[in-house]
Amino acid sequence: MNIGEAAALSGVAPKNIRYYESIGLIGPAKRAANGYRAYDETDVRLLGFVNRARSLGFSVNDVGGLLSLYQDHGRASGDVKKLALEHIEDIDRKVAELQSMRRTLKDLTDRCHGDDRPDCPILDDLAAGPDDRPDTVQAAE
Amino acid sequence: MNIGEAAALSGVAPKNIRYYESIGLIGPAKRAANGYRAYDETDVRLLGFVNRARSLGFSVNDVGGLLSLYQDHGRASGDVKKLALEHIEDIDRKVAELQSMRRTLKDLTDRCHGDDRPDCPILDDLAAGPDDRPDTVQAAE
DNA sequence: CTTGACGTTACAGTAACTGGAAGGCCTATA
DNA sequence: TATAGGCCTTCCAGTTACTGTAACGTCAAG
Repeated sequence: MNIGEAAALSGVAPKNIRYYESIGLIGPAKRAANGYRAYDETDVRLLGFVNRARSLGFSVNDVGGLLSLYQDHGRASGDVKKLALEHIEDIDRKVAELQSMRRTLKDLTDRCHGDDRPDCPILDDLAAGPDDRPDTVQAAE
Repeated sequence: MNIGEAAALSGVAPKNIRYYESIGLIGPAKRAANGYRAYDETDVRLLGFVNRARSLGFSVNDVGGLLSLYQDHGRASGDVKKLALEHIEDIDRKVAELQSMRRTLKDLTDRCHGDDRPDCPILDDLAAGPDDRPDTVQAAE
């Protein structure tokens, strides 16, 4: 099958399939007589693997590691689990950071009346930094 | 003061100050006789503003918008609040996405014994997709 | 007078694509 | 048979927000 069909079946856009090939994440595709890339079900399965791993937030680099483990039938499941657990920790760090930003922004927007008047505690805080407003309620969680 | 001191006071690295200047986020700095960039307290305050906005996750583009509002004394606080609220929604979307990834990964790692044996439900799932394992428990929240 | 810290510019590289140009191939229809 | 369209090819540029490096100028201290 051509790249378009492989893309539709695997969920990876043609452009990205070529990109993954160009960076060596997946091997070079076989070619039909006309020079078009030719894929079979095995290739589609592999592309689907890449797609699912990427959508779980694994970096392209990580996916490379997962692919070698996937293709190595003697691999230890502990290696895979380790990668996945590290990735969970990454996610937890990102979530914590985002939630911290969110708390600050929520606090700021709650204190901003948000009408036509120019007074705006959001800008005031950004200009001065929270340290310059010691009267602010720093609610504990 | 030189760029190094302005950097230390504002929390923005010298390299990033030059970068922000190069993309026009901040205006070109005055120059001392020797060609060095020269900053005063007003500049430092502005850099600090940029720094705090960036650390709250506003894009450089957003910061540009906030800066114009900051420097426009007739602006409406509603404009600022709108930007901030949109940003909170962005954050909420990102957190939801990350938490969805985390749930899937946690489910996978819980089912992976993670020892020297090659069997690994993580790789199996990535290879086949969750749809091919209809016996999996899809816990409600 | 040299050393080291600091400053300057300019260019390349990062992650992971995305868009676009310019052209080749394939099939169907008028 | 001509042509229209849709898919395929390669290659290059742009995106975001920096970061690294090179090659150079300047300044203060010992």
